[in-house]
Amino acid sequence: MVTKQFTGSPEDADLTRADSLAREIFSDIANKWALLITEVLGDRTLRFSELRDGIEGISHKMLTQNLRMLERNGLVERTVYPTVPPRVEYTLTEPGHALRVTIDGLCNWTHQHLGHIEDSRRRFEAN
Amino acid sequence: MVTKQFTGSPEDADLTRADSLAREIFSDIANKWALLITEVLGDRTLRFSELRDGIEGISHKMLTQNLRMLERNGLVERTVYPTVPPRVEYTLTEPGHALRVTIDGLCNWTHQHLGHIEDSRRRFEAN
DNA sequence: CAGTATCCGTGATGATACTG
DNA sequence: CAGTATCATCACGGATACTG
Repeated sequence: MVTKQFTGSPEDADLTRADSLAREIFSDIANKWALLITEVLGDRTLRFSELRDGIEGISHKMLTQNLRMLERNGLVERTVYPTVPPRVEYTLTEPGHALRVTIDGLCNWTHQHLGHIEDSRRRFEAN
Repeated sequence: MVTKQFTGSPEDADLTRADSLAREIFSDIANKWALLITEVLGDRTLRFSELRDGIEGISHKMLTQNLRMLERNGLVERTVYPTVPPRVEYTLTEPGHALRVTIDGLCNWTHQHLGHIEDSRRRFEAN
């Protein structure tokens, strides 16, 4: 688990190592830009500029940064066509697709609970 | 969708309104502390201090802040017992539980792909 | 077009102290 | 114990300019 606790057992050296890795990955992935990029990619193959246009509000820098991170973690495959001007395409790998499925769940959850959340916010503001 | 595009159709006024709300909620939820708090709560009822101890690395302030946000969005219910010293308990609401299910998916994904990711990172570092 | 580098403001975060 | 408030810092993120 990402939330595993320290137990003091002999295997803890490995357990905590795997856990800190899991936490690190979790921290990488659990940010809105990474999740949105993965979601927008879906099963398409998109160019850098298409991604930028497809994700409202993302800056050039954030897109580059997150794409590198996703590539480093093996969620996104980057293909460079040595033409001029250059053409670079991004697509999800198998692990990337698997992740996307869970993100779909998150998106669905959001839409299913829009009403609940709006209501709750109103009640909360009203103290 | 959280990633819905503007289409120019007549219902867009509402569509974009719902979308911006969805994006806002998505941005609230899609951060590691909110996700970790939700995951750690699970189906337990925990006190503030228990949550703090259960989530490694979270600061007092971040915990308070995220708990308020989760409460505002109706994912967490906060119960205050007017004793002295005060006792405050947190538990997931129904929408909170639904969200947690998808987060479980994220955690499972992380653990299933630990190996893949480590390998990918090594390959990436090696250029 | 895609990417890197740089500058720079500001918002997130942690530490600390204080209250009920 | 739980929570708020304040302050200082620093990394995040945006804008811009430059390169291949």
